[in-house]
Amino acid sequence: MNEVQVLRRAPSPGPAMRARPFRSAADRRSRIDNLLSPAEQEELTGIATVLDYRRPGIAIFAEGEDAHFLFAADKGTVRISRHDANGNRQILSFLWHGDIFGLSENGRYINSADTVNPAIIYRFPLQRLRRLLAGKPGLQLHLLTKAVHDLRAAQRQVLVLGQLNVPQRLVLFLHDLTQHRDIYDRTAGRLSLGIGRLDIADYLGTSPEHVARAFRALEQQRILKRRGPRTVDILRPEALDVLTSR
Amino acid sequence: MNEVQVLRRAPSPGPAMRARPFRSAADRRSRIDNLLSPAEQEELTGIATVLDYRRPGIAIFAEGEDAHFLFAADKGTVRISRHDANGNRQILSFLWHGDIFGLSENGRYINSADTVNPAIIYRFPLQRLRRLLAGKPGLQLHLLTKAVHDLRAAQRQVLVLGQLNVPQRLVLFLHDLTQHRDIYDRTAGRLSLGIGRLDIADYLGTSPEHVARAFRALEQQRILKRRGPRTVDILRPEALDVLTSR
DNA sequence: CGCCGACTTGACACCAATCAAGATAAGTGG
DNA sequence: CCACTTATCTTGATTGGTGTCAAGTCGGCG
Repeated sequence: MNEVQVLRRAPSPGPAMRARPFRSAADRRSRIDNLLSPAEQEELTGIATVLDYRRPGIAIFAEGEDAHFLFAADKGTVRISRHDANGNRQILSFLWHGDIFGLSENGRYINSADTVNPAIIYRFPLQRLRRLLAGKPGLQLHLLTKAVHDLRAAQRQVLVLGQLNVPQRLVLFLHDLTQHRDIYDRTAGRLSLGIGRLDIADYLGTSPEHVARAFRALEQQRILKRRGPRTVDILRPEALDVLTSR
Repeated sequence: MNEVQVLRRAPSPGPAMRARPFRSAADRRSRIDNLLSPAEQEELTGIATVLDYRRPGIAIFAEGEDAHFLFAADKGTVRISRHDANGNRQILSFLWHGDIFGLSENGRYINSADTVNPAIIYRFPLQRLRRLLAGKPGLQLHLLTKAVHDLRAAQRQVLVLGQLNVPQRLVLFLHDLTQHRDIYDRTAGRLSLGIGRLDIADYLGTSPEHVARAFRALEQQRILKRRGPRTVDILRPEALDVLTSR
């Protein structure tokens, strides 16, 4: 019934939180643990609430809503999306463990966020966050860095959608996924997408049918083998690197 | 011969500069004069160099170069672009009077910038800018605001490229252009593009031929009339608003 | 006035969107 | 745990939109 459950409210951080404070895989994304010192993380967890989203497709916040919180993904996958006038959905990014989200402009969320699969999310009240930030100008610079990083990523997606055809877009998407240790077992070559065809389609600016076709094409080229709709074995990882542009 | 000419170097700002310090049209873009108080602008012009780019297609900086400057467009049009592995160009944005650019990450420019037509550009040394910023934490927040704004714009472009067909993209592009008083005479309905078909194509993620077709389609719908390749009369401005999404 | 580059238009081939149907996987309740 | 139900995924067929090549026209600049 209750689709979101508050696991912990932590003015005095519990031991489980301190035990696993956003440790992340080494990759190029801007993670909260890259941006903050251990002491700063401690301070942040002190004002955090832990939310447990049990089911996929649950809204975390919607574009245009008053922004009162900043979020960080811990477990599961979150999608950031925007809708056009016709109601068509464009997924702007997927977020995993350690990624922070909830960007606002003029006090309102710019985009929508909801769960792709069951997820655990940390929530930070913006007001208390601002009080923390005021004292430390360094933290503000970190947020600027994060915004610049996201900007760069968004511009990369513009390049992808403007220049590449669907199979090429899928190759780049799979390449990005293999950078996440959580979902890609490099030695076995097994990639656990955890994302449905419709979500992939809305991210790549195409249809689920065409995503399926693109998967088949890559399978015929012996680049991967589909084990299930959400599980593939990457047979030739180097084939995913060829297009790796900026 | 000399394609770029330094007009003024202004440790002591000349009268011409104080006379016209980034006065801008009222629109939704993030302009330097919106971000700064008059006193702050005065301070900035003190460290600025004014550059005169006489011809179109001149590089201001290129992606990957060491970033030593921040820029602001004064006259003319600047394009921000990125190239993929095959050398295909995607234009990310066009900039006009008052727009600031030169975003860097890890000390290097993320994108390339060059002139679309003859332009006058203000250049600010980052090092001295940083010294100015250090004293005023408010200015840093302004830059964050600017980055967030650009991020939002880039994400909008993702939506456009992912969801709309070419005629729809052109409609949205023309709508954006009509927001600039410099190039759009609202009473006469005359729009002076100042941008070639190839640049429009690389911005909309299509070919010059298809841009021409889209213009013809809009003309057949009596939405506009082509007076020349770079000049159109908007006959039904409200028709450009219909698609105005976020 | 003449040249050259930019723009426009048409024709064609290809890629992608959509509709429809069948196969597979996942979730649900007995 | 199994059977049923439902959603998701895959594949094929068809249609429409877009990229590309080629040729002709227009406009700007010397």
